[in-house]
Amino acid sequence: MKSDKQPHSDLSAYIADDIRNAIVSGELDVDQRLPSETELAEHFEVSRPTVREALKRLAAQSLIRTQRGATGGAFVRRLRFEEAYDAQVTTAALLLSMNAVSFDVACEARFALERACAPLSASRRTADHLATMRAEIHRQSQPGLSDEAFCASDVAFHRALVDGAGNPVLSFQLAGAVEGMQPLMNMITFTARSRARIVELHTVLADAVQEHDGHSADAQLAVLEEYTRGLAVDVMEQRAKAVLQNAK
Amino acid sequence: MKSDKQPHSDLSAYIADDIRNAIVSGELDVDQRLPSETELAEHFEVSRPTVREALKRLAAQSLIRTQRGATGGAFVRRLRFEEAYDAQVTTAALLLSMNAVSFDVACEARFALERACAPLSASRRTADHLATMRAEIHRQSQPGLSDEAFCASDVAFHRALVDGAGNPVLSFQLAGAVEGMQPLMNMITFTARSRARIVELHTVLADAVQEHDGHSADAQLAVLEEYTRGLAVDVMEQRAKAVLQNAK
DNA sequence: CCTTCTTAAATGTCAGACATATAAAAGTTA
DNA sequence: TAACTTTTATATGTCTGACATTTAAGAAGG
Repeated sequence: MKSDKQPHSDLSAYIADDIRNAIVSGELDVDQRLPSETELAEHFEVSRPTVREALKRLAAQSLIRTQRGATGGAFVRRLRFEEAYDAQVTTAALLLSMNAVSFDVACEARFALERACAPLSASRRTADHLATMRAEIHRQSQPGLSDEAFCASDVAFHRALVDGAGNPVLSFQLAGAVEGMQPLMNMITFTARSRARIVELHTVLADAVQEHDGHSADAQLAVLEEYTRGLAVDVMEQRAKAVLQNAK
Repeated sequence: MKSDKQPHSDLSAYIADDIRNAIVSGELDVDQRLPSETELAEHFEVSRPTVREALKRLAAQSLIRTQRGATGGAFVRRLRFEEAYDAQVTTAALLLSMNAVSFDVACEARFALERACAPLSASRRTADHLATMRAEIHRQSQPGLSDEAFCASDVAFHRALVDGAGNPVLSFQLAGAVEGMQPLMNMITFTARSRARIVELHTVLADAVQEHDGHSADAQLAVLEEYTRGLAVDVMEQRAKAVLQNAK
């Protein structure tokens, strides 16, 4: 942490950057306590509110946690995979919704990455992962399910598949690709026939994973990708028709 | 944006959550202006500094930007892929460094994901991507290169490969897996012989991409993964030996 | 020795003020 | 009228000082 001269605007951003660098570079260890707000204010020659704004920035990135009381203060926080999941999913969803990413592009990325996990998952999945997949398949075949609930179950199914690889780094990366895409998937309306088809594909996929057949699992995902894209195309066409109808 | 009752601590976190939900749910559109700090303070029945802390949290997550002056204020920000890259890389690097992830696990995830991109890149890469890969290979064969510079070039090479797939979602996801792993890669010391081997593998990989041979590219990445893991094992053994030596 | 009270240190919150940037409105001049 | 200048209003950026609240550690008392 050093206090160089800087442009006299957005002091809190500058200070946050400075402390962030110290954390990322390892200059500050996990659970290490930062100086108190008053001390930081003196060090950076700013007021306490400005320091606080900087600290809130870091807190928003899960880089620090704060504790009140006598021995309190701001501490470098150990970033855990579970917490990073959420941020990952939110970021991915926002990226997709704010950047006019086509369904095809998102779908391609998602299935490409998921297929990378499939062989690993097929060889390492526990009984637990398989049970989760079966349970979600069962849920998906229930008749009264809303489209959103069907999508959520779909995500849970695929997440179990990914988690089956037993690699937390993979699971983390895939969180964005699979769960972040859910809002896009929610635009699809699933007919009884398409649901039946998806359940069928999921079942074959689960069978492949059960038999530790990575190659087959990969192939099934390819089929599922194609089918999903087809569904999206249908939705788009129907929507285009509706627009034409309204224009008359 | 609604102001329910909440536990009377960390007001700024609560307010930030509230506004974040409004943005993520699409209730607030891109480039839409938020109420002024004073208005938000009145709405949430808190003071302006508290509102500001909340806004700084959102700014740290690139959800808003602020503008000074008469028509200024806080505006919902369009999250772009390029900006999300950085956060992704930082997060991934922190996750790896703070969670005792083994080199093997990180390496497996990275190459699994990269291999998912290889076929797409082989079929779609532009001349530009290929030229970047060749240029980085050339740099890697320069004798005076430091280990860090060699690693950086390695990352640039692989990034060009990933970008060749022409899918921004894939590139974004891979940023974490490839670039976020750089600190781990930097721990490896590259001998002249291992550098020569890597350059050789990179060359064959580039050849495969040039010939639009996705299958061969995938296979080369598998070879590269195995070789990289071997290098890491060597480093670990040498380090273990050094520790033993010091213990005597 | 255990319990209770006090105290100090830290974050959380507030109020009011001033500084500064910026665009629009008002005024001025050729 | 048109172009330039000045004023003004509104917003964020920052500072000062204060009080509230939480918490652990020390002091006091049984």
